[in-house]
Amino acid sequence: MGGVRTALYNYLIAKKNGGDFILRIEDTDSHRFVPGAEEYIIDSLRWCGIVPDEGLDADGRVAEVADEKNPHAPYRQSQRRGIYRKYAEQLVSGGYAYYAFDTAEELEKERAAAEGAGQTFIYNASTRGRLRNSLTLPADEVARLLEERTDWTVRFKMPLDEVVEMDDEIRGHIEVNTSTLDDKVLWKRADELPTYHLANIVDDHLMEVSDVIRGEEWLPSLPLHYLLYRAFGWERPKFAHLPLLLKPVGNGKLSKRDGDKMGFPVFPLQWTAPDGAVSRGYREDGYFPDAFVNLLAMLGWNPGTEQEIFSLEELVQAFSLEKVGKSGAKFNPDKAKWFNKEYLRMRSDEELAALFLPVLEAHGVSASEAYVREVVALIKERATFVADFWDIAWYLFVAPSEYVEKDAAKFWKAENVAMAREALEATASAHEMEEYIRAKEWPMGKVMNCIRLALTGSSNGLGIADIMRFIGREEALTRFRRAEERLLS
RNA sequence: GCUGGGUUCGUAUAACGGUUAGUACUCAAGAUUCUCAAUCUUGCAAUAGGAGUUCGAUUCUCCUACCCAGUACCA
Repeated sequence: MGGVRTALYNYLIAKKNGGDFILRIEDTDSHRFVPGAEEYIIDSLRWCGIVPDEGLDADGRVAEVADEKNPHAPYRQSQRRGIYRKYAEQLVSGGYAYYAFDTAEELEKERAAAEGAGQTFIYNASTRGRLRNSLTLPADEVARLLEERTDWTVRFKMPLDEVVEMDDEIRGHIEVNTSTLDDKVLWKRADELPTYHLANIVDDHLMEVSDVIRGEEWLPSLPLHYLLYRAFGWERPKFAHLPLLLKPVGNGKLSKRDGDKMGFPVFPLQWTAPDGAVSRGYREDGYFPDAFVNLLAMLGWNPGTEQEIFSLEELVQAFSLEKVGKSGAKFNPDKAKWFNKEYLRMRSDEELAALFLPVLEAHGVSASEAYVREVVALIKERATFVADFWDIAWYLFVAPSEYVEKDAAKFWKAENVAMAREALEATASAHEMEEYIRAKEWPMGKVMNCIRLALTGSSNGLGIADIMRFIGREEALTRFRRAEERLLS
């Protein structure tokens, strides 16, 4: 959900400003490759109607070859491997970065030692002078190590005691002293891949990205990114850091476990993890994509008016970063359902009937499209999801086979049954029947509920007139007689 | 711990120094009805705490508290 919302906000800003929304796959961590994840992202965006202007080829796959539509291909960072090394080296020769030869074990030892002393190890100006890198080692040894070893990295040389002044489109002015920051790894010799920080800045520059809108978890990295743009001498894009999506109860950010626990989806589409674990999706739960997009848009943003229902096109018009909040938004599953309910009401009877038809088939029921359309017209205001239709109106398609005991005990009494039978048999329509009951001054509630019990198996549900309009007088009589056989024996 | 960010009804949010602090969801009550929904009406419910600036602070400043994020050769 969080990822889709971020994509959505990016899309909206791009469209609002007449720009392009670029999809780029940031897969620079070779150890965290998840099969199917990339296809899942593309499918999810497509379902939401968030179509990238750039980054996908004609087949809807991540573009690998440059053409008119995708001038910056490839869009997978793992396939851009060759690009990054020279930029890393450019930083080294400019004095903005250096080669580091510390092994993972050595760094681990440093961290353990610092922790033992009640401190945190930080790789920056305070420690780099005594560590193994191209700033402390003689040039010839550096050259030798670069040649011999395959586990060195390029680290950013974080300036000492400098205040970086930044501007965030959502949070405004932010200042950070560089002495609190560390010398981040920018490039790894081991797999010849950059880390996020380098790849992101290089690609954003190469792809002419003007607006970076991402999650708040990136805010602590913003000073580094500012410094990288400065070191390269590149114009930097505008930055906006979105508030996080929080779990409905308690503290912390929304995780897939919250959804499982509280019974709502956290994924747009159903997702099967490599270990086989299945996470439910909004699509599979019966949400309409436009409802999903709408509810996501309202999580952290408001239009400044009291309008709550927005199509994607309306969002493009109304959206702005100034109206995005600064604090994390707790997700409210009830409100999510409300959105879907509103969207269900806006759907045409034809469309809803088409969605309901397969459900009926699954229940072994066949009905005409016209009949189903009328049923849907009657019941759609009572439903939140298409899946609710069957529970609401199944008895318009099949006769009840059992009766709710509690309701039968309350309404299936001899005197009620006698009145109900007479009313049913003596009249030709529900309207006539109602007048008949009224004329006789019988208790309307008792008689009607008695009939409803026979027609639906319970005393809850649609109005008798509506039910009889659909199933017809003959079927009503049949059901009533069957109830008499079963309940009075 | 350190650094950064955040804090208005239970939840999402409005009010960009002056309002009886509004709206939506949820919940409750009433109306309606043959029941249940739906619908309509009403109601419950908030500026984290403390200083300061000001004629006046939800709004500006500072302190405290709490929450979140980051603190990886992950993104």
